[in-house]
Amino acid sequence: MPPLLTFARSQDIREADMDGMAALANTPSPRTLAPARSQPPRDDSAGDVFSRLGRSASFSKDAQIYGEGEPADYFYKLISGAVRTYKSLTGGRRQIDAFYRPGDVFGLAHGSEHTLSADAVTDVRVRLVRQRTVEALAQHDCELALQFWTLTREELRRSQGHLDLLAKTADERVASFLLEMAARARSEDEVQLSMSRQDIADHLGLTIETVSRTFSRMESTATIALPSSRNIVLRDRARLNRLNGDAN
Amino acid sequence: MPPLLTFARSQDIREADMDGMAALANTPSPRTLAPARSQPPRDDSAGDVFSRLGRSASFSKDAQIYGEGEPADYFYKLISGAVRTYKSLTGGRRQIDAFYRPGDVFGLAHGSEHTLSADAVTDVRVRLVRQRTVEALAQHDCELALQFWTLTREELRRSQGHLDLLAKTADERVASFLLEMAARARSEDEVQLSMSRQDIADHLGLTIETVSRTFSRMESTATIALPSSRNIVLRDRARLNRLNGDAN
DNA sequence: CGTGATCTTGAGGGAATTCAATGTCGGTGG
DNA sequence: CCACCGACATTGAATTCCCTCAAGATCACG
Repeated sequence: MPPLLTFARSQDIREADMDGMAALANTPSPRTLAPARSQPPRDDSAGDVFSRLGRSASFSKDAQIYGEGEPADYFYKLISGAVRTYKSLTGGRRQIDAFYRPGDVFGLAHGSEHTLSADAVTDVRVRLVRQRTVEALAQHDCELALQFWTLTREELRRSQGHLDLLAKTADERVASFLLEMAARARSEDEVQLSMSRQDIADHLGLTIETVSRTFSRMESTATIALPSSRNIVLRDRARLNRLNGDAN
Repeated sequence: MPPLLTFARSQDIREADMDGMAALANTPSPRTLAPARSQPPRDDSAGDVFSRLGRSASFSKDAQIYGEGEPADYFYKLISGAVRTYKSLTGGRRQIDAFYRPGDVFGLAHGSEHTLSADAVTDVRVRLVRQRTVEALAQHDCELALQFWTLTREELRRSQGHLDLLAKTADERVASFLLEMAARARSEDEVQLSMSRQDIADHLGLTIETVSRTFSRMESTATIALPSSRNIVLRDRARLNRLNGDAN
């Protein structure tokens, strides 16, 4: 069951303190057509904390943002790009817990030490605030405490959803993945994948070959279309939903 | 991959408002010998909320405490017995997210609707408080907000830990499970399982047969002993740790 | 256009599931 | 007390789904 990971990790991390704060902080670059799926209001005042007190940092593709076991000092809000959090397993295997998109906050689970690693799927810009700062402020700012509690609850729900996913068959996992990615994208049925097949495989607990084969099979049954390997069109949502568990 | 679930659900739920509050609220009945493993201080003042504002309820073995899709009104604190939370999948399959023991708080992930079901593994006593009450109080009681935030973070870490588990082989999963159960018990190397093989299987994403076979194999290699099917003795922690991922 | 990285496709094998019995334990009534 | 029963657990044999190994195909980039 163990997929291998073969990753070149470019280590150049550029940091830029206190630049372009409010301006970019919450602009997920509205793109093309299609009415946006109900997105939660990402612009709560927890975002404010990142703008007011945070600093910015940039990471280039495949650079590590933090690693397991390191002291966990910060909460992160993703401004642009994509991030994956994961745990390294024995034998070079890797379990990717989540992919994050602009507007998402990550690193919420961590106590004094990181239990996960995070790195940049693409070039990335984040804003970060010290956990201690937030915790200290939250002692007297209930609003803030509630916001972070809420963010953490959402993250917990997401994590639990992912658990169910790993109890499913390969087809079901891939279907779930596609539907989730589509739900997060603005475009109705077109999904732009920022991550590799290896990333997807490590997220779904499958091998790269199984993911690829499943995509191919779905294409041959007209469930999806694959204009290019990282561009997927959902052609038969009904079937995907059925696979996903909307009553079999 | 789909294990079937065959469960008789006795539906008699006895509720008892406002009885035996403080007395039982935080007494995990200290048992036998052996120095307790470092237990987190379960007696934080979030527990107070359950004592002060909550009410009690009892559920008999296999009774449902709440179900997916129902409105989520309460947070729960387990007083006695054991609880499992799970998601039902297609084909009668089930993914158990967690088992809870006395002192644990559960139901933290839920927003307006339950995303998981919970039911009683054994006869159970809980205290419950309205989510709305806690949320309302937390608006002006930062202490409280922080405590629930912290509880939620711990739950998130646990959930993420479970994710890794599901990426492992059957042997590794069972080893992880045993070590976790042992860590939560007071006794050093003796584990009393309150749940069935089916529960364990659904927790680990395996079938009942695979769990059973794995136990048997571990017994034959003197890794564990099985005085009875629900009573397991860890005889070779080193080996279990190795399986679990302490460097293979 | 070569060269490497990524993705796809094929063939074979292995780990866990499925199907099917058998074994064990706790309770209940003869 | 012991035979019987049902629920739960174990064990065995066959199958299946996914992984592993191994080639190709495609794409990006110099």
